[in-house]
Amino acid sequence: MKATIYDVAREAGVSIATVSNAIRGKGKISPKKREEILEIVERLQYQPSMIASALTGKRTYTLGLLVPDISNPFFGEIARAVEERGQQLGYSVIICSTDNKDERVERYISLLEQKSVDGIIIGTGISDASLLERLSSRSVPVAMIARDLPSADVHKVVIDDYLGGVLAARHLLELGHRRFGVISEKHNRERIRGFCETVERSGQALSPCGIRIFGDDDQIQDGGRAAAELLELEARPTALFCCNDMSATGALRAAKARGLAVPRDISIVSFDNTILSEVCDPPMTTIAQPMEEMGRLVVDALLQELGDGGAKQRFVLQPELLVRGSTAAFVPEEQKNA
Amino acid sequence: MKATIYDVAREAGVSIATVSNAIRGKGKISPKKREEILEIVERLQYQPSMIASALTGKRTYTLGLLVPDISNPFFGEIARAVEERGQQLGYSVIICSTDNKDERVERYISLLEQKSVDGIIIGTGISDASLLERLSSRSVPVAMIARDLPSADVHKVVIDDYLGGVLAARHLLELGHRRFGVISEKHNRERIRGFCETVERSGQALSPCGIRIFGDDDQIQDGGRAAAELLELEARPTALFCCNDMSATGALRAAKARGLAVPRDISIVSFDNTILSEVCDPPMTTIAQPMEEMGRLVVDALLQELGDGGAKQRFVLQPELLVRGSTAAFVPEEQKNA
DNA sequence: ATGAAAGCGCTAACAG
DNA sequence: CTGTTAGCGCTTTCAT
Repeated sequence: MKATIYDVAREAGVSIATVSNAIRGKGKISPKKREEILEIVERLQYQPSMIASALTGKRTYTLGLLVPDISNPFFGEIARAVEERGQQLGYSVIICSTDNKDERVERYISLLEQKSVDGIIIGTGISDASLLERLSSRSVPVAMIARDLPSADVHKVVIDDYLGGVLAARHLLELGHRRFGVISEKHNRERIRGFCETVERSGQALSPCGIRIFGDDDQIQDGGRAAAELLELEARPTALFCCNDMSATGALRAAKARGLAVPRDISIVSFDNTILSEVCDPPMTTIAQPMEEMGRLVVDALLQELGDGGAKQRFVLQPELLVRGSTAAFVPEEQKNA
Repeated sequence: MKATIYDVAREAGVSIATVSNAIRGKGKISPKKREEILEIVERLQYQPSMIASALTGKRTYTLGLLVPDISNPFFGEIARAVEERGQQLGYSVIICSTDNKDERVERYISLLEQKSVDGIIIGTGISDASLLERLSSRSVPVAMIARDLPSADVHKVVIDDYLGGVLAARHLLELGHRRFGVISEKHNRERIRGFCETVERSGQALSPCGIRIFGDDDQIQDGGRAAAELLELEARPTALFCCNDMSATGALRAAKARGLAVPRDISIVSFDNTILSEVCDPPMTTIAQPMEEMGRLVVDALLQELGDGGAKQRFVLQPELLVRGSTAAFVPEEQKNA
């Protein structure tokens, strides 16, 4: 059996209260007794039971993290960042892959509540807004990362999606592109808006000649399909803006399959800057999200709430354009053979 | 405050024991009372506290999963599989990214013990064998996945690494290749052995003209560097065998950087079949690991031990050759222009 | 400076 | 069938 605080107390000839204090450096104990106790703790390999101390009303030092899929590189990196910061602060994190299914979200949240986690971080889609309401009215602090839900009064860490779209559009416009295609998941409206408004405002470009929205089952495939459609257009786009790396790799493949060279015949800008944008060929020009910082911030916001219970914060981080090999200056067909 | 079992009992005019029984369908209760109680549970939104029930000596229904890095696609997929199976069986999983550092392994294990997890799944490297010994002598059941450590007497789920090497070699030999390069992490000796022995045994091929072993910091970069070295050899290999997808993408890039076309000038076989092997160009021929099945099996083995405490099992799964675009028949230089 | 005792919320005998 | 009673291992007043 594992040693308990009683074993230590008996061995040391003191009360359990004293042992507890000695270990946690609380209260006042004579340095000598303290030494003795610590030594016995060591010898008995005593490790306080966190579940017992949690029951006493303290924290569980555990956080729940909801994401669509932990095996999706973007969320894998988010998870890593969250885990890292949690670790530093003494918290562990339970992963919950929801597949963006409300039913799974609900089940996981209920589970996390029963486990009395100290906080829940939501990085997954929630179509039923009332679900989140019910949740935030509960006892567990909640924070959202990478996804926004305006109606929810919780801490949020997001990037400026609109700006991300703007950055992508500007880059492409500067390269001389004038005909664009947009490929996006349905929940990335802001990225699209930023992109389209910038294009329109430039005055010199046609508004995107095609926008394709897809679901979230197989993003690579959906992105490829969407790209294939756009590339069949009579006046086909010379540049594509994809709302994430997954769909962009699909689009990249589709372009190649159609015999188009990237970036020679068509430029592609993706979003996220996960490892996927790095390994594809050409490496993808992308709008990078600061995933590490995002992870750190949600954890901090969440844990801070435990302390002061203060107002909900909303962090909006800046995405950055990362130019790699999938974009190039537009060259009219006529001039290509020159 | 959240409702407790006492609130329900009071409201229902019964004892807490009856409530407990009613909820868990244990003992004998009159159907009528049972109904009543369940109704009140519903109304009060009562959710049993898992930490309280855990303290009573029951399980915590929580598992710990140690991997080098959750943001590495391979481990992301393993984690997803473990999570999935855990979920089905009522368990949640805590992620622990170790970066393959013994110090982090130790810290995480200690933490998991304090949290009284019901089991620990190890999918990370452990250089200090005694660490694992100490661990398995503890109270917590342990299982290993994707990594083997012969000295450890715990459940294991691995693939036949040797066979994986054999499969890769056979494929390449059949394609007519005779000069090979091998790129591997240091802990993948079996894959290398399978590959090399098959090559040698074929009689018709030179033994691998170069083997490069690298660390585990930046696998893409290391893989690229290793490949670059091999490709500079005077009699350079016409085919490369990389021990995982990460290093293979690095090798792929290095080959291209050197002006070599894949698979025209050089073939590459990778290992794992993560999303990386799918998105690179050309898509990578790879030795696929059944990650989902592996995840399912470790969880099952671990939880079964909780029941019978029986003998340690060792599952060895079969890897499979997945031919994609990075391998092609060897064609001598002379004939290429034909 | 230290100890006694009262819970935290629940499960598991054991009585009735 | 249902209630009483002991803990589980720890933290926290409140005395001493």
